Amino acid sequence: MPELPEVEVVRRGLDAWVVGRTVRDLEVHDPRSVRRHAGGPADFADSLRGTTIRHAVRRGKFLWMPLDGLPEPAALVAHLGMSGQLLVEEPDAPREKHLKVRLELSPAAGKPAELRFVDQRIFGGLFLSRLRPTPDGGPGGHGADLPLVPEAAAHIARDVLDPAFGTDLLHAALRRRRTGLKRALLDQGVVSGVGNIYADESLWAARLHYARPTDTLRRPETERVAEALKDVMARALAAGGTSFDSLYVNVNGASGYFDRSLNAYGRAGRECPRCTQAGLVSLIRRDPFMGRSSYTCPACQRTPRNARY
DNA sequence: GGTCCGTCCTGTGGGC
DNA sequence: TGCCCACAGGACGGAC
Repeated sequence: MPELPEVEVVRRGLDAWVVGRTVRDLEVHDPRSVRRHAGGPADFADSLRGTTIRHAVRRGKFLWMPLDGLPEPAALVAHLGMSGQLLVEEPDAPREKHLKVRLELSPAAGKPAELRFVDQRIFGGLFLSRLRPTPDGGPGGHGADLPLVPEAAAHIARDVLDPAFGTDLLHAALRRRRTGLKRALLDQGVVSGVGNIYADESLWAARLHYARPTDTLRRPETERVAEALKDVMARALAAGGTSFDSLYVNVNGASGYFDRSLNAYGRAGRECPRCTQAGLVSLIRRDPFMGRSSYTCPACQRTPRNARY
């Protein structure tokens, strides 16, 4: 499932393979994958045809490619959702079962001629969005030093790999909220790029329970969360991301291997590695949470008083 | 205005 | 073998 490290791996692939190239033609195979484009599939195709991709930028889980050739500053925005993939391939490569959009790119030596958007569960999508200046004049996202952000992603907070992210920013954002800690971490307006997997892993590393009320957090506890988020994301990025199945791959179709390093997520019934190291026995438990699951160690992530779920 | 829930989707795996 | 159901979960609209 693409969270920040997986999206960053894809961004780097786009940077290497499609930046500088012109969209010669495109086909939308499933209009649901461009449903966030206000003008519909035909307008999406007409607008994109003939534009040139200038950069590959990411903030949190949002990816965008600023374009030349449009009447106003705009970008092709991509969100991978649960199962979206952006793949660079030759035109004669077999069409994927869930191929949704196909972009034919101008030729470039040694580079495949197509960029494909493949998405099994259709939670992701592509759309065009106007670019607007960032409120602080700083870079809109990672990958290009441009003070611009798509209107559709303007509400997204700075992400965990942003140099400005740290204890100060996170503590202020968490203390403003009156909710549970994991709910807040999953809110892309608090901090972006965190999904279910890395929320659980970071909370395990920080030894905090997901239902801890955010407005009772002490600064050293927030610091543990901030450091855990940065550490987990950096290690996952170095491993090429987390791939449980074929739903997440990089632009060349390769999987990441961070799933081998997970301590809590998906490990229900197995021993907590930290407790085991301390000579104790505690089994990771799975709780239903927000229509999904949370994985915690009941011994080193104690349920707080006044838990907020 | 802040918080929270339902909905969108398809494939997989378990139970019967 | 075949059917049904639970589960996976990011983002957004709408209810409260």
